[in-house]
Amino acid sequence: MTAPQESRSSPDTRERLIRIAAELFAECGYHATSVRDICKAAEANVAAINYHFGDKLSLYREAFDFAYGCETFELPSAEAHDSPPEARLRQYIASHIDFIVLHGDDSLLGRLLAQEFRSPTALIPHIAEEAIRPRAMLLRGIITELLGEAAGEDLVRNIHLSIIGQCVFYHQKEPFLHQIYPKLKFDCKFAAALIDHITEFSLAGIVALRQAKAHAT
Amino acid sequence: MTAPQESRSSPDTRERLIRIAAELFAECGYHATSVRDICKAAEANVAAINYHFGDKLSLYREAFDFAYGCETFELPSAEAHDSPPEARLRQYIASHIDFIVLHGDDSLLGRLLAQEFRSPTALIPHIAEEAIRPRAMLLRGIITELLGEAAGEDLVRNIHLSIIGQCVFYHQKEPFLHQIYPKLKFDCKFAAALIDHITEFSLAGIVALRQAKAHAT
DNA sequence: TGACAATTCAAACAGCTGTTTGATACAGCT
DNA sequence: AGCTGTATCAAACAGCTGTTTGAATTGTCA
Repeated sequence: MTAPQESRSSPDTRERLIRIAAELFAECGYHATSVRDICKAAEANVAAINYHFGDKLSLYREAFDFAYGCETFELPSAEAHDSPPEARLRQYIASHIDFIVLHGDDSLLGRLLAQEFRSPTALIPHIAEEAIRPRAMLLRGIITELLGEAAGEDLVRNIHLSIIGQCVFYHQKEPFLHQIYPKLKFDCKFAAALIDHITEFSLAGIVALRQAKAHAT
Repeated sequence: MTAPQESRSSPDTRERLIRIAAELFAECGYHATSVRDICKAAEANVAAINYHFGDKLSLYREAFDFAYGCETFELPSAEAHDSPPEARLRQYIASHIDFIVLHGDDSLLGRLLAQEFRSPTALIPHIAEEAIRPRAMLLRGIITELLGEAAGEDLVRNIHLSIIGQCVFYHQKEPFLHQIYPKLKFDCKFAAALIDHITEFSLAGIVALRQAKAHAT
């Protein structure tokens, strides 16, 4: 009747619940996924979630950590650390767009993040700290390098958000994007073109703002 | 027992329901707002919504149209029609950002759109057609003008989405933005700086991509 | 084998959701 | 006055939500 110790519980049910919950949460979001849906899909009893995890939110946390552990939102690898900042910006944008486009199988975490982005849950601080901040700091570093002398807190932040804004916009493919551009197909070809576009567009913006600041001083 | 004719119903309750529903939907979203919440706030009976509107969704549609009728998401005015495209781009961006920042009293429609953006309802096609497409076409026109000879379907669309992406990102202030930049204050000063930034950043991107295309051919 | 703990299960819980019902009150009209 | 259609009301509806219960089952170890 007491709670099971972390690692010593049922070999099947607990893990099955986590995997399937992650999939359903990614598909429909936290609120729209009921514990009954999860349990039915996992062929488990309705009480299983409360027994193994305490409550629904704890299962959600566990499912998110599971997805995060599987994919790690591949940051641009260390081997590229000494390439020029332009190339690293491109890699950063590519990792973002690839992440969005590849949602056939693997981007479990990406879909979870997108759901969280739309309607945040109590898990937001946990997620932001673990999955978002490291990426934010990386991008800010690249921007700072590209700005050189012109780098200042406000300018770096504004550019950071301009680039992020362009990328995450495509997370919300469904609602408006497909209404305005119904023909858009999110395949690899489009992803490649999009990476090129956002990189060139943003680099031009950075160069222009760096020069504007240089002339101002 | 039959449905009341459109314009001949109770002078008070029906309109009160619409106004208060619009406010609550804008505050909490469609799904998170219950008919009981609305009726309690409007000091009406639970059955009032179904009596006056048929169902919850019809009330939502009515509330949206009410908000849309009040504000009309002020498109850059006609008097600016012959100003240079750079200035009109700036005005377009300004109308977007102002719209987001001014959410103390008046941006009822803005908050409704933001909610719809996060978790879309069955009303999405209605909203997209009525409130979004006209703006999209306006911005596309400006971009086409700025690109001149270089304008092509894909390029116009990519730039369109780059600009929109930068603007709507700030719609979702709450979730991640405040986690990464907790100190950000959305006041008029910030809005002015943001309008400058997005305009310059985007104009630089447009110029660069226009030249790139010109050199390619 | 017996005992004990971990797990599963059907059933029920309390609370919420949007909606319907049938009675009641209240106008305006003949 | 009586009639008629409109509007409001408390109550109940069926269905969903996350969670709890207590009994039944299983696996493990002495």
